[in-house]
Amino acid sequence: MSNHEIMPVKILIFEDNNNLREGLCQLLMLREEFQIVGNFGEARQAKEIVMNCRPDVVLMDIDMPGINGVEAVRQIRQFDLTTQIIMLTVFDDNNHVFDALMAGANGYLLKRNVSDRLVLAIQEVLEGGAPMSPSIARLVINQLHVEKPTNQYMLSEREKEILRSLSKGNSFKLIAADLGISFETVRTHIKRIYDKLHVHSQGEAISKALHEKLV
Amino acid sequence: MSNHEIMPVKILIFEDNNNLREGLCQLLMLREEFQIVGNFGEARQAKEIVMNCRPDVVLMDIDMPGINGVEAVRQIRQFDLTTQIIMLTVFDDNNHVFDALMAGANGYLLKRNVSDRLVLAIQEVLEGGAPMSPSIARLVINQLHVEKPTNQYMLSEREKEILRSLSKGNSFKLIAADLGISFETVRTHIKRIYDKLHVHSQGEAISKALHEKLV
DNA sequence: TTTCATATCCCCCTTTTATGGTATTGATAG
DNA sequence: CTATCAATACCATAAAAGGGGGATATGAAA
Repeated sequence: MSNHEIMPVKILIFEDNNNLREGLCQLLMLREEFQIVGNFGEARQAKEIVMNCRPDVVLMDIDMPGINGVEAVRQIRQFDLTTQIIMLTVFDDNNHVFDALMAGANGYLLKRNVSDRLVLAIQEVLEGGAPMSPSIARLVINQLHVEKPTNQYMLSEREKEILRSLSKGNSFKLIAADLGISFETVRTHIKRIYDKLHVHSQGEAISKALHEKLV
Repeated sequence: MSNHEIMPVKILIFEDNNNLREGLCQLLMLREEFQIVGNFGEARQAKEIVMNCRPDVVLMDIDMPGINGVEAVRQIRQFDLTTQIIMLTVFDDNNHVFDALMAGANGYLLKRNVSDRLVLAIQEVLEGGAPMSPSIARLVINQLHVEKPTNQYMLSEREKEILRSLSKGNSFKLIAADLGISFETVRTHIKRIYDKLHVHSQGEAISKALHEKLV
């Protein structure tokens, strides 16, 4: 970034707390590479404002009167996929984080971390990173800790193989051909699988297999 | 952390590059609150070493001769869920990151960020955070983004409702009863759904619905 | 107005699944 | 050696699902 004088980073702020908003402006204006192109106490016109200002980075509070920050992100993302959006919030609970990230936010900073990390975070989103307060990152990672295939139903390897094939949508006939065994054998396995899963139809079995990641 | 003299943070290092390993030790020993309880050039005995050293934080290189860092994490996690593990790596591709995080790593630092961020990262994992290089965080978030139900097959609302019910394992009969419509109507809807999804059986439909999150 | 998409219902016939059996083999645990 | 289990295979019957029709009603769009 050697040319910040001629191409400053344009920043747009939505934050309903006047003191914090002012503070953010002060903090960012200390940096000559940043240019604040707007600051607003509510997000009602977020879409239009972003269209007019064409910011590089949006700082978006989550909890605002009128429409909240997550909804604002959603609206912005309907027409703009490139502007980087960093959420600023006091919430570190699950729902707010995921709502925001799924709406299309690129970063998620807790307000208590703003003073240390905001400038760094802005640089990071511009480089394609996703700055997050570490406690937020932990939440996100926990979400990823997908349950490994449990075998609580004591399916044999062969049974799991058949359930896996069934769950791909294969018919008994096809499963038999795939595995090189007879149609009747497939049926016998299927019967035992249904017994073990406590189900009585293909649909229930597939649903259970996919939802509980049995295969 | 006012009592670091009496309770130093015990750190264990696995890193096959001798220079980097030495560098890490030097860097961390500058801090009196850190105590390096071991440093190893390979992870073959990782399990036993961790059991003996009882570290607070493990720094684990991914690419090592013998067993790699991800496998080492897996082994450690078999008996120890509380020790914080930070991966150190040059890789920022998808598979390595997810493999490591799913194996149970708590943080993921790129080696090019080590000098800036290692000390901070160690503090962060101890506080329950998940320090990640921002580009890693972006990868993780992108993984989360894929959740939106697509309607590329142009299913009507009623059709989606029926597919949703079918995907729970319900029979045609039950679906009809649930929705208060006739069995034949359910069949008509199902036929159209199969047409639109280009499938020919319940199994394929459910598989497609659940995998592509159509419902 | 006519067309189109959607939702509803019915019939006939075929194919696939579901449920209940029985039976043989090979491996393994006691 | 025997009991058990997993995997294999078959039969009969019943239930469910699939594929082809056709039909009516409604509201929105062309």
